[in-house]
Amino acid sequence: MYTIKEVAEKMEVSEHTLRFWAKSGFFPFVKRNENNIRQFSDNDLEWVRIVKCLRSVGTENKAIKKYIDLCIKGDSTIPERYQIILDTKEKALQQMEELKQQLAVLDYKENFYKNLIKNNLQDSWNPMNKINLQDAAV
Amino acid sequence: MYTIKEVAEKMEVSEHTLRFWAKSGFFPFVKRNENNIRQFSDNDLEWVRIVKCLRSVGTENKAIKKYIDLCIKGDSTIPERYQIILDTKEKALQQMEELKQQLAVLDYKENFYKNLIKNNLQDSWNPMNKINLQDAAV
DNA sequence: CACTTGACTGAGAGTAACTATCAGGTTGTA
DNA sequence: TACAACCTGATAGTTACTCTCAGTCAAGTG
Repeated sequence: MYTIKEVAEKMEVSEHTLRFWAKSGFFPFVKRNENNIRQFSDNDLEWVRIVKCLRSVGTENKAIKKYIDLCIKGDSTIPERYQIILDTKEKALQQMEELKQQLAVLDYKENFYKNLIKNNLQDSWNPMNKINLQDAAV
Repeated sequence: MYTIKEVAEKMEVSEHTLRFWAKSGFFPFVKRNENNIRQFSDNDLEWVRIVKCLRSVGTENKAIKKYIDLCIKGDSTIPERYQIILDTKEKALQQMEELKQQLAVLDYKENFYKNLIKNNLQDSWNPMNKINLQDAAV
């Protein structure tokens, strides 16, 4: 059993966000002790894990709530939940592609600047060294 | 030369967002025609491209503005800009790692549900088929 | 010439998902 | 008795849009 602080550390989510998510109904099975303190079980951590996963792939909280509600509803919703996971995976793969593309842009820029710097150092004695430097290049 | 609409289509950024970015000072060199209509040059598209890139990697608009201002300032800021690109790349690579991890979670879930579905179908005649189904599994 | 289209402007409200701050309350331990 | 760690509710702030209204201007078409 874990306190909210321990969960925050373990799962790398702020306490604040965990409470926010709890309030949003994302952790319906977290028990409280006699002092009303949340006691996360290992199974509850799984819920945190999947919520964190869905969020980090950009799933809206509304949609997460729907998924959570399907989980609560029980086994009859398994095919639907399976489909959500597949769709989410698809989305994540697209994000991967997008990220790769943007990394290519950054690689290009890196080289661009690298060359500018190299030429500038080599030719700094040369009044013509500005010849390759576009003015106001991004 | 491109109108804002053409840029929006070409770069897959909404017109609204382009105007928002323009207002934020991200495209300082876009010319206007005699009717005050923005005319994006190919070089301006480069600015759109880098802004889009930085944004999609989570760079804040404030930080983007700083980068843009460095560009405007001219060649003396090249090393600083180079460093920003390197840092941004680092950030993007971290995001890549995070995404990979979350994809692993999703893969796990996919298999989890796949098995549930398979077993459920196979054993649906069997009153014991619930034995492997945790109640309220995420 | 009216009309539509596409561009522009500014102001202002709405949105998501936190994030932070305040204020106040309980409990267990040093 | 002070403190740390948990709780609550309310409220405000943040970011980066996103949307809506309201009004202007210029070019092209029937």
